[in-house]
Amino acid sequence: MREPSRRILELIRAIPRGRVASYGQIAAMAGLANGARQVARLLASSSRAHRLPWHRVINASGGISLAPGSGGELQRTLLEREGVVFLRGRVNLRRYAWRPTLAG
DNA sequence: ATAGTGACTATAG
DNA sequence: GCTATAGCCACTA
Repeated sequence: MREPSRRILELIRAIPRGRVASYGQIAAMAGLANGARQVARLLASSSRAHRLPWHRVINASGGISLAPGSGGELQRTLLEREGVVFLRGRVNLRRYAWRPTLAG
């Protein structure tokens, strides 16, 4: 596994409960300027193996990109279980986006 | 090497 | 705010 991938996994592991981060945000924090798809790819290939809070990673619009039949419904359920509220299929990023520099 | 694909995203209309 | 388009990058055939 390459270095950027490890950074990505660490970052995802660092997302607090009840918070979300976008694919692009994780990529940028890991040092990848245009690595959103890479983040998604990594999750698709190794979310199961790494005991990761994969459900806290959503798209830049605040919605779930994962297909409903492939775990998308589970993702929403897991987030709602943490207190994240969905409105018209999206979450309010202003409210739930993970800001590492600020407190939890 | 080339082309197709996807858990993305920024931009334009 | 929604749809269409064009970049993007790793992976696969």
